[in-house]
Amino acid sequence: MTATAPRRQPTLDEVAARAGVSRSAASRVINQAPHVSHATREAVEKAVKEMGYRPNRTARALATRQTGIVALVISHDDPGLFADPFFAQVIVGVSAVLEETDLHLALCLASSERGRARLTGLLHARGVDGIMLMALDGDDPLTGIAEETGLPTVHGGRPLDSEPKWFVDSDNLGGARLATEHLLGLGRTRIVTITGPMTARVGASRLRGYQEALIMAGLSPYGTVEADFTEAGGAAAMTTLLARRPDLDAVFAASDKIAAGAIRVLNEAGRAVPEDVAVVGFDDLDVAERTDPPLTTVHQPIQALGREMTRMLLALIAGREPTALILPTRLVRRGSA
Amino acid sequence: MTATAPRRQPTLDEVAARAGVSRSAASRVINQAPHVSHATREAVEKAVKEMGYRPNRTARALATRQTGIVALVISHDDPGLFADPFFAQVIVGVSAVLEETDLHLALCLASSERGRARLTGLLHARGVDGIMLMALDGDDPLTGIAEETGLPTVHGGRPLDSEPKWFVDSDNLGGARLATEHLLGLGRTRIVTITGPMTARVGASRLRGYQEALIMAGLSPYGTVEADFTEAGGAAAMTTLLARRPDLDAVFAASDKIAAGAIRVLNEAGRAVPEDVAVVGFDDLDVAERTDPPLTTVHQPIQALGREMTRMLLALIAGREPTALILPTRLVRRGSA
DNA sequence: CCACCGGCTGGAAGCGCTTCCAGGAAGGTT
DNA sequence: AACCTTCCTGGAAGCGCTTCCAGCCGGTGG
Repeated sequence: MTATAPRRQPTLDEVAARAGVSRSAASRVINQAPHVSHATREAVEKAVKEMGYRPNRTARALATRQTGIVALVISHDDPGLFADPFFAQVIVGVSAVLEETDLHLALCLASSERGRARLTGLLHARGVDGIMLMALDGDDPLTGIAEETGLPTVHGGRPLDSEPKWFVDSDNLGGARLATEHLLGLGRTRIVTITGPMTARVGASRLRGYQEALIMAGLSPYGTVEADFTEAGGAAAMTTLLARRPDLDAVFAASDKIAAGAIRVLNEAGRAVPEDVAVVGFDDLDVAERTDPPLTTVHQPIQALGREMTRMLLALIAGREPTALILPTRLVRRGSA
Repeated sequence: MTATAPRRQPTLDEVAARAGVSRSAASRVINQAPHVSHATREAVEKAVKEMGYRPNRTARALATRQTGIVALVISHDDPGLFADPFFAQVIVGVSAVLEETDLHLALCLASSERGRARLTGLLHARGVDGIMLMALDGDDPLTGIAEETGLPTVHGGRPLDSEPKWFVDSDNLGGARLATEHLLGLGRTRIVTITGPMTARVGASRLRGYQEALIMAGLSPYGTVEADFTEAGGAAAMTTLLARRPDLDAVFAASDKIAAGAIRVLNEAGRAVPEDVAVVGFDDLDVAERTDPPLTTVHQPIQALGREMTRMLLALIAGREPTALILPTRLVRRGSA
């Protein structure tokens, strides 16, 4: 422990005094504002360096009405859901962009009512400059809360029933079509699907892509069962489908986890994957490489989603008018189809 | 769009005016401070409700010198590392505790030098009230940076060479011992280990636990190879060990991912798990349930780690003196040992 | 030589809140 | 009745920064 420890952070006044100029002059130097003579600049910069001055974030925020913080709000009922690697990827993308700026990230997981109220407080109390919202359920109250604040807001994914002005979404429909077309290209005709929850847009879109591809090919859906986006859900749904359509020859699973569950059930039922039944998943998470056989799936650019959301928010904050974005998905071929 | 939109948030002055009291009286009501008459309280509360008043966070922060934000700092070189489900679990734990308070979470992923500078700015500029630091590498510069700020700081895990005053850590040593003892209990005697990087305490502790258990049993380490905490690393290390000690009969892997890689290699080499070679992992992440056979592993209470770190930080901020914590680990038996 | 212009400057007024303090109004004690 | 508590009150001084503005300066063009 050196003796320098307990010293308070110097203030702008102190810096100005030391540099022998007024506080406003010092402020101008700090903020790279014009109308500063060379001599003044030098003096202030010297003082800043010597005193180890750092502008106090809070004071600046109060004066400028800008906090320098953006919120990433992840709304969900199940607190455990956040453990899904999907969000980690989003955050990596978000951070990568923020790292280039002076903004910081507030991460808000609002599940309980209590949490939601707390969040509302943060947003309304002008605690952040902008909001990135990932509202998973169709009718999430957070959508409205965010809107009320009047703060720049961008959505990751879209609500079920509305189209926000600013959003970034993956091309779920196109991806599902891609997957289904791939199965069709393999000569499969009895293609079933295990969908995600229909209460979320992502579930509905992926189902729709599947349906469209079949219709375009002159076929019709051979079996559809809804599941949640879990392995267990996928397994249960697969069991149902197998009972209902014993002769199915392909399945499009709306997520990798669902696919993993489905493959397990297929293996246990003695159906060879991909020979008897071809399987395609969606997301391209780590789990896709660990199924047996490895999963052919639709890759969704999750980090890019985070990055683009952040860029869009920055644009909004800067007063520009960005345009909503749909990110392309692509098929990744592995062993299961 | 209703016509009410562009209205500015009301200020405390306006509320006070409407309630017919002074600003200080209004402030007292808002903050539940004593010395407020019943009448005053009622009047202010009525005005607050009618005007939809929310105290401005920034202004309050400036006056109280408390931001209401705590930072979770995750230091790492590889930006992708954050995708590890470990951190998601920590965050879930942290959030769960914060949800009960009025604090918010700033998530700081500092990888690049640029990012580190930006973070230093946030911390020194009094942008947060406290720091939770997960410094993964032994000599992380962030440890020093955090210390300089003088802010309450708690560590998740411990640096390689120092013992911070306040930390929460898993009982890595005890867990490793547990795992090794389990293998010994199975009658295995030619037990090798695949360690994590020795630049991190967690790697060193788990190795030490393995060694201690063997020594206690009158045996000595049968083979030790270092790997990073990845599946590929585990696979490579297993290959090396198999070449060096063809007759090994058990492996203690310092993480589940390492174990997954090792099991894959063992399967490919025609060694039956657990008959020929028993395998125990560490962490108990999702992947442990998806290996073949499912992985016997040491459970580490990750969410609890997040929770306890947060509680500890809250205590520090409140001026109390908490005590460092080591969280127990326990063996989860599945198929691999 | 004078009016004028442009770049710098410091003073002062905020940003919206907390908190210290002196003072006033009741209520209780000898 | 005089005094002392006790409780509540509003005024005022901050918290540390930005930004508007009036004023000063030397220099240019007429």
